[in-house]
Amino acid sequence: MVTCCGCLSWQFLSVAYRYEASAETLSQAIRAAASEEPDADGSVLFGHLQGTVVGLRYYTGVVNQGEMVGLVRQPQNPYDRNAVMVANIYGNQVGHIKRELAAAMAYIMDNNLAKVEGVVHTGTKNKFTMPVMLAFWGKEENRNVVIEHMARRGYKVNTGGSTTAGRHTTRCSHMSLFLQSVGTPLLPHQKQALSWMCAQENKSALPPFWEKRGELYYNSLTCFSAKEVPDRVRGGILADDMGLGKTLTTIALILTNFHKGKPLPVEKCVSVLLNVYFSITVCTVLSDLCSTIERCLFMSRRSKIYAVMLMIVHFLICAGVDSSIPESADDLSATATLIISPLSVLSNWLEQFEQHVRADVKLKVYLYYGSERNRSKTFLSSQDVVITTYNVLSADSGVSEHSPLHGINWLRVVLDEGHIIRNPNAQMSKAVLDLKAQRRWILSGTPIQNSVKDLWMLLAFLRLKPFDVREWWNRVIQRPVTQRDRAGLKNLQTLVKCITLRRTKSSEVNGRPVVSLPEKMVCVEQVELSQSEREEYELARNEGRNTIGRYVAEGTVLRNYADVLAILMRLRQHCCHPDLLAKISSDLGAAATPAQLREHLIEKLRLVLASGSDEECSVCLDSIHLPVITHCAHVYCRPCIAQVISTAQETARCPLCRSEIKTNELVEFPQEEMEKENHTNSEKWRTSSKVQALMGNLLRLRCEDSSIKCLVVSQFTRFLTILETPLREHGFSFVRLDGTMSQKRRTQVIQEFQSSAPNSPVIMLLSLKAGGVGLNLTAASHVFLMDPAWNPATEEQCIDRCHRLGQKRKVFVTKFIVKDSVEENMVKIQKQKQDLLEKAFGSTNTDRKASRIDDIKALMEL
DNA sequence: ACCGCCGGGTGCC
DNA sequence: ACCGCCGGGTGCC
Repeated sequence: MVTCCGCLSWQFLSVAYRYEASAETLSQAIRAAASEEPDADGSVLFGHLQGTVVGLRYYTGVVNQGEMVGLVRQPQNPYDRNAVMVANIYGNQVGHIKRELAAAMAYIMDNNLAKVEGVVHTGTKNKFTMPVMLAFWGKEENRNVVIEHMARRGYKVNTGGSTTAGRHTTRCSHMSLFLQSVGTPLLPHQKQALSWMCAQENKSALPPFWEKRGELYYNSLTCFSAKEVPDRVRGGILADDMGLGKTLTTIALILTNFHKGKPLPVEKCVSVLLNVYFSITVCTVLSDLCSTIERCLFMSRRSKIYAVMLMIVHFLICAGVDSSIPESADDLSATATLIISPLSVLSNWLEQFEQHVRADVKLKVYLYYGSERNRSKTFLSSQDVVITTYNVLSADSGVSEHSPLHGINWLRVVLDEGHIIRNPNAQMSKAVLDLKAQRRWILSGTPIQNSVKDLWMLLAFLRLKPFDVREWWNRVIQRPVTQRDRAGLKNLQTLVKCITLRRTKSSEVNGRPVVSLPEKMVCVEQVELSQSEREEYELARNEGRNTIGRYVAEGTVLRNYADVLAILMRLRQHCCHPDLLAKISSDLGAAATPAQLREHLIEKLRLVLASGSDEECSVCLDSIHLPVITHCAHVYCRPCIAQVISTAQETARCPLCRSEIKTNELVEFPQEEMEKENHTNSEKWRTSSKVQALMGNLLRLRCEDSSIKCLVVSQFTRFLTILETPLREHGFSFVRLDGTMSQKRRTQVIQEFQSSAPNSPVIMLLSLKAGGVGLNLTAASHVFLMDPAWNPATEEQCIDRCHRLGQKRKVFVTKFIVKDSVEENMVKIQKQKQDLLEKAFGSTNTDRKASRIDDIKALMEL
């Protein structure tokens, strides 16, 4: 049996045992455990039972007083198929649960009736057996089954009030924050982040909740102790807000913190100059130096001083490095940094390397992407930086036994937008966990998207012992937090603080804002419809009002809510341009045949998805993933509604309208439908009031200053198409960016638009949802939002694409709103929709889930 | 294990 | 004695 680590996880033992595996790795074991470990949410404590661990003399695993132990079923054990193995936190086997007790527990464990957890309070020095306090946790409905089952076999589960047996209080007194070793907060925020990152990589302090006690290292949360130093977490989470320069800071990190705190060796002439500048360093006031570095880093890229300054930066940082790091801990053979990023921001990395690394600094950056990518391990590991995407990584790891990226010992692995890997079962996440690296980083503006659960994957990636193993995470953090245990929240907070740096746009460093963005002016421009437009609008509105009125009278608003959205959609289109209105193929009335019904449902699904409402699934409250529509015309994520149906006792009911639902009646959007969005409108082009309002603004701006660039944003791509005609007519040079474009084309378009060349485009037609976060459109200083979005956050995100770091001008945002129209009411209707949802839910799940997330976010200053 | 249990040796006091 | 008792060997699952 071969392992890559000195210590085995107990999952590893169990996995290896069960499958007789020959070369399981620790991460594979963790992966297996992750997919098997049920969520700790909502578990209740049934009670305690004193048990016995036997066979101590056969194993090396030792336990401390009060230490948590893991209990693992070993159904393939040749001596007893009921065997329950006991292991300590490092996965070293301690012994077995006594046969008779194991026989009683096996049934409960195998049928998931309860999770059994052990803590050893006494007898840790015993030679042959030791007592273990077992705690039974599970769903309320299984409480009696479990207690009765144990009782039948002569084991009385103590359900009494005294819970001291299974719990223990947490000591955090010796927790020292790691930030203390890095000094100069005089520096601007990126420098601060760089210092922090270097410190995280070089530090010798113990991971959170570990302390040294005499000769041993002790974890105060799990009461585990070990002779060996626990692995340091060399890395962390840089959770700065978008636009604060996570990319740039990471590039600076790569350049400045190579081995032993020295910078990346880039050029010979640099090291010759080093000695000269060292003497300057010593006698220069730190703050002066820092501002010099600042200037060099961000402005003057002409001077050779830049590279030297990087050396000096490292010198400053090295001052904070603890000299007690054992030399052997550094694996000097690892030299390359691997950056994994979503495809949409790949180009941004390349640009930033181009822009922020001096041209005569020879940094070897390789883009590992495309079918022609160089898969040679020798080649890849000789690079300074390799950039790739999550998809390429996971494709590589799936297809070939010898994924090149997995065969390299990386100096550093950086996950850009790291929250992407929050699902531990996803191929991508698994591929990321399998990477070998000395240091690990996660860059993410939003490390917690939905719940504390999201954090586990990140901690597992960082290999934060012992929380990279799901059981310890669940027992010590997740369950206490979901059950609103104060100590649990405090532990989580401490944990996150130790490995995360987070600043928002409004954060301050030494009393000065982190970023000084130019001012932003937002104004609403009311648009009056022309008389004929108004007539058409009123006609559609009355029709819609009748329909909705009927639903209200019948009490079927929820049942028909796809129709309601469709009506609002049509009104919104009226407000923009009459030609936006798509011909509705049929009235959505009664359907005679199943085929017809299916057609109608697909039509409704199309309307809901096209309504730009960023529809959220009422089950997971997230945006809809793999949309399906029920026969009662409500849209959910397929996995969410499938779960609702499978967990229903008898007949499953729609969470929104309580109609009966069945799995085989869920309708998906047919693939071929996606393609046929090409309504080529051969009719003659005509204008609209909103078009006129926009053109008026654009023409005025061009007169004032022809260098001004504008973003013109709409949710309707066909509206963008309509706008192309008058733009061309008036001789504006423009580009267009929408969701249908290939990545290559997008990059090209953004580059063109960002260019300051005299004949570069001055207008970008942008579809609201295109690109997602991370787009940099700072060349624009004016934003025209042609139509209001359901979700104001989407609008904000869009505005932030130009109101962000690098913006030199004051930003003007104009929102066009048609007077006396649905647009004015959209925000209100959005709120009502939310109220309806809450009523349908009886305001239980929704409320609790939402407030819980808020709690955590507030506590963690997220 | 300073136990329990097993199985062989042994057999009044 | 087809028993009781003694004392040695032995010991997770």
